[in-house]
Amino acid sequence: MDDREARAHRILDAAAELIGQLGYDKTTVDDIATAAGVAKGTIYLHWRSRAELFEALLRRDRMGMFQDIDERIADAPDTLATVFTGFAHSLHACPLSKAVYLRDLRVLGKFVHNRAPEQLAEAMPYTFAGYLERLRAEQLIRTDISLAAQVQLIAAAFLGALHAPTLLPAEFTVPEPVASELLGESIARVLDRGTPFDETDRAAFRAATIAYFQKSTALERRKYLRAMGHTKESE
Amino acid sequence: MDDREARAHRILDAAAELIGQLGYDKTTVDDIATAAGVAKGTIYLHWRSRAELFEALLRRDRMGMFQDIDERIADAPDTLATVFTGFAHSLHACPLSKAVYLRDLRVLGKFVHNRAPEQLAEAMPYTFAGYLERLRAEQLIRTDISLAAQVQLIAAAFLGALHAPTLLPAEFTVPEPVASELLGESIARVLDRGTPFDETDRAAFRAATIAYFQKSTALERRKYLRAMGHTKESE
DNA sequence: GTTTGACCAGAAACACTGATTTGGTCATGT
DNA sequence: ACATGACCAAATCAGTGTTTCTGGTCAAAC
Repeated sequence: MDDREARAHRILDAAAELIGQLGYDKTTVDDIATAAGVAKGTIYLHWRSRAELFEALLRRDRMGMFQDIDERIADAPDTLATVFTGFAHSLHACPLSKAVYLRDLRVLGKFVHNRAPEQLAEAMPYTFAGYLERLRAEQLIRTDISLAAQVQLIAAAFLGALHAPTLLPAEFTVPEPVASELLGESIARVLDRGTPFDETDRAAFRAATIAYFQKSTALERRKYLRAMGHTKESE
Repeated sequence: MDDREARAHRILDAAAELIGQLGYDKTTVDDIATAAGVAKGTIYLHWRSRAELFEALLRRDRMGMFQDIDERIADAPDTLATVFTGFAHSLHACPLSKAVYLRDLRVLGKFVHNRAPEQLAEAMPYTFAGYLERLRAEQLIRTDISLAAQVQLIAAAFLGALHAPTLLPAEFTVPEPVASELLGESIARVLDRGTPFDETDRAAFRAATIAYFQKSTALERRKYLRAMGHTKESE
């Protein structure tokens, strides 16, 4: 990572901090420049506009989430609960990706007019559906309900888990990391085919899971690089 | 039901229709009066203010939801899936209660400044927790996770299921009534203790379930009557 | 060659005014 | 006794003008 790239990350770190606190609408380019210790003109050496900076930030956050998942499950992605618990932990650790998933307008603000949230997370249900399809084909999860139903159940489980802390009384709100473990284990139960994995199953599951996450991480990395890489002279 | 009470219901029916379409903020007392076929002053014979009318509407909707659940499960509340599927169907059929649960400001609008949504659904997690506690005490559901965790999981499952249709691509959105059946069956899986119910279990489960829902319906009925019953001269 | 921050056009926010709408009241009509 | 809708105070809205702020640019400084 050279100095220019390091500086870009410092700028994005500053932007993440400010936007995390104030939201996109209330965060100015000058605020970000000041917090990053650069002049405002420097920001425009990296991105063409404020909206492009924010998009790069969201892409970085999301790529980071998938890299985090890759690391969490690298050793032992051999049960549904392990994988989905890891996924929940990683999403929890990436608040901007969480805000995109929840369409949280306090964070996203007017940016949704530049880039719709579903465009930022556009591949999520499709590549994920492919992963479930493979698990179904290999009889690793139940197949007595439709693929669409399974995608909805899992997406809804994440939505509900992310919304719950703001809508439930504190005494019924389980803190992290327990909440992610609960979510992971619940999804495992919902997908369970009814018989435990044997060694062959575990190997097949591991292969499918690693393939899915590596593919997703690569996809997100390409989008991130696209958001970071262009310069004004390439116009 | 005498004529005065029947007129009150016609007014609330009109209010439900308008607020369902336009939300609380965009619905005037005159709109409601016109739709109900009465003069504006007539509205104030029943409720002291526009906000009180709306509260009565929400209470009626919620009491109706619990009555609907009572009817759905009256015959055979003998499995977790049956009960939670019925609950999901009933909630789906009561859009105002759904809006309260989701804190949907498109519907609730400025009314949240009169009465916070958690005050309208205040007993939900508490009486529901009591129900789960009884099921746990009688070993009808798993007890290897905490009561708080179970309340959160179920509340989150409903939240996610209600949010999912607006955030997922249509091809991954399962329509009603299948979505409620999926939700009910998923909650059953998440609570499952691992061994099927025998006849004694079914009887115990039925007793606990009927007790919970009858208690809840009675509680909601009292709140509804309180919202409907007072007049100006009782001040 | 790269960074900077003064600069500017346009956007946003604000204050004010007059017009319109609405919640709630109550004298009148039935 | 009950229902009504004209009425009024208050709230809301629309429009205008002014002030302030900000995104983006680029000549000057380093």
